Amino acid sequence: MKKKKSDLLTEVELEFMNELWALGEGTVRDVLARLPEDRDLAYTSAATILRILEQKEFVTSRKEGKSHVYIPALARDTYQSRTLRDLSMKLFDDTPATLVARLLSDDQLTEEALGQIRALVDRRLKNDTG
Amino acid sequence: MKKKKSDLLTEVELEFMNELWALGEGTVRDVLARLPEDRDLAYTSAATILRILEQKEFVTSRKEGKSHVYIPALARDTYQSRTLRDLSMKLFDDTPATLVARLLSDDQLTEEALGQIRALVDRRLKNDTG
DNA sequence: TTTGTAAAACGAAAACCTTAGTATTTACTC
DNA sequence: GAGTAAATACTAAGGTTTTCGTTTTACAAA
Repeated sequence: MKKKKSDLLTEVELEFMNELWALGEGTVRDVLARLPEDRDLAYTSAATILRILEQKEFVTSRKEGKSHVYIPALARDTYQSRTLRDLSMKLFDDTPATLVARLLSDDQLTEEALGQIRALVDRRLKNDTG
Repeated sequence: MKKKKSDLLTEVELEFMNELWALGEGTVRDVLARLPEDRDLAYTSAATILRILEQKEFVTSRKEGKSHVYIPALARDTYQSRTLRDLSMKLFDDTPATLVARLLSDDQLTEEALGQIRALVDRRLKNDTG
């Protein structure tokens, strides 16, 4: 029996996965290059993080020349869904509508975002019914 | 200059805050009593967690008899919003609509939930325009 | 006032996360 | 094949989280 700790990425792991998702795939150096200016991280630290991600099976890798190229092992969409399900469970009584309610009640929500959300819901309803 | 680590609760801290939010307020023993059967946690562990929550200013406390009564220092709603904003930033390109899109695309979303969400969006739109 | 009991305070161990230094390996060049 | 530059592997330090044992404190009962 495998003991799954949580299936969720840590802070830094997520930071790195975001870059890999944007890149499609990349080496340690590729990822490092995408991090913000003020994010001073040693090359070896970045390499460690990617190695850990591989251990946890969030990425795979292939050898190319002398470097490893890291490839996300799960799609961003998939991870987004997983995260939302987890959050919904732990903070929204497992009721997605409550989550949306809170999102909509946020003052900082723009008109634009609100319009987009409405369009999404409409489209989803249309697809279901016909 | 204060160094704010993250403003977000850890796993266990959230577990405890959820019980305090449900209770309104409570002692170590009150919270402990609400945890699931199979959650074996020593009294002292629970006390430590609440002490930490107080240190981090997620709760306040008053003395009552020989015990402390702990009270949430922020509303659940507030924390929900904060969490969603954080998640939106870190995993949804700061675009709440993307978050909703992912939520709606979840196979496990029930018809009921979908209906509720639509109603919420409708209501929010009505309130804005009329 | 002494004593017993329940709670709080303190301290610390174990696990995990983040970061990075050092050592080793790899592969290209001459 | 030897040298070199770059990459990986190994290891560990320092911080945070989770957990709990031991000691101290406070109230209450005899």
